[in-house]
Amino acid sequence: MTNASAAVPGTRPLNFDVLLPAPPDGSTRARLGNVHTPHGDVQTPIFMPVGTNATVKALDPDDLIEVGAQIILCNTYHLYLRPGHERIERLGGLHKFMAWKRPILTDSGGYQVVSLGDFRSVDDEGVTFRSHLDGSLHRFTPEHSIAVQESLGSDIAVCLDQPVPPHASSRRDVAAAMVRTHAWAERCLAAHRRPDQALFGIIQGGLEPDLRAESTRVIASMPFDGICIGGLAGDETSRQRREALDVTVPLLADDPRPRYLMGLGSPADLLDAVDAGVDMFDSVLPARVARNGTLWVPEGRLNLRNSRFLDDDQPIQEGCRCRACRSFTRAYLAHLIRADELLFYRLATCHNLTFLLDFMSAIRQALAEGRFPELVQKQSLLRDNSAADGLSA
RNA sequence: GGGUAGGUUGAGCAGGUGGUGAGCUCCGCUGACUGUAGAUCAGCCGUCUUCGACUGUGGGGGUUCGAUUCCCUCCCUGCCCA
Repeated sequence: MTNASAAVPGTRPLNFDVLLPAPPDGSTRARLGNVHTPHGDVQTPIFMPVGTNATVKALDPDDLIEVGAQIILCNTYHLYLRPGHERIERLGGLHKFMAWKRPILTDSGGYQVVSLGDFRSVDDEGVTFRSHLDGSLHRFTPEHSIAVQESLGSDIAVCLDQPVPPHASSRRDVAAAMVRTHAWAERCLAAHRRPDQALFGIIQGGLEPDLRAESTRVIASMPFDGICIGGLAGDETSRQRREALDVTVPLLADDPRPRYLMGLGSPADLLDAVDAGVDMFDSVLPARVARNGTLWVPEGRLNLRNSRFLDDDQPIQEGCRCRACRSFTRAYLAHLIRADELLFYRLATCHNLTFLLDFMSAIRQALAEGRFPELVQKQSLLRDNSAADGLSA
């Protein structure tokens, strides 16, 4: 049960080794793993920074390597619109285009089904949407999404799905979106050609336990290389999210494939989801909040826009290895953000990504040493005492 | 010295030629952000007992039921002329 390469022999572009399965005592479902991709290995649990437009905003590939990124996510919808997937293919594929040599996972464009709001409509065939750039009309079908992702040449593609915001949706809508997602999953599998690219299926089902379970069984029954857990990281509470995960993961207990919770990004959320048995994550959160002035530290968060930092000559976080903390003070960063200086975005993004990736690294270390449950306990105490969401490990 | 245009809440403005000027943009303060239409957005930004009330249009005086507006005077600023 620990080796997907045995379960899916030879032909797949991606193998997942469970290096250390969840302990049988049930203290946690967290596990340690290793994803092999054409562009290198990824140790799980892992967080993937998001590089929507073939760039993690404000960083270059050297910065990304320095912060410890092993794999990044790029966005099919955005790259299809601009500069165009055919162009990227002509120019040698996404890795070459953006000079990133490590693995890339592409999103399918499914998320834009919800995030684009008024600009789209969904039917059984696919999604029709208006470009946020020029208002032009476009259509994504499952087949088309796969074709675009194959052009881009990512290591891991994901199925087109229909997420729904948990709280804004009736059970009926959730069920309909789930059924559609399942049908699209079949079509994505059938359309997928590229032998050097993995394909992940996506579970939906909202917060309804029976629908979640049904979706898990359906998606898990298909020969995907990995299982995405979709439709979370939205407006649900952390308790509701955990309940959804506790429905999903046990049904995958004997499944050797990686589990990827789409869209989750705060340290506390990741810790809880790892505990629930999730292997992979992505989110814009660390980079976005950084650009907007919020920096994560072990004690919680700092809003660098606050005037109290103007004379603070400490680094953001004592002992942090990131380039912001190595060289600069809080006062300097507080100055940069007020002056609208571009360097702020790079330094702030470096810090938050370093913080989160080091946090994940500490989680893996704790797992390897059998101290993960203690880590969860310690952090939940810390959280109760300080309402902190920047956690250290 | 003469002429002229002005003086509005930290800054810059709008408006207002007899009947409730707290309106905008900066700056400032605080918060939000989770498969990126986000280097973005929201709230606050004269005072107070804040679902409301009060104060405020350079100073002083006058006319008037009522003045930011009309009159007188002084101060300050820009420009032009001496």
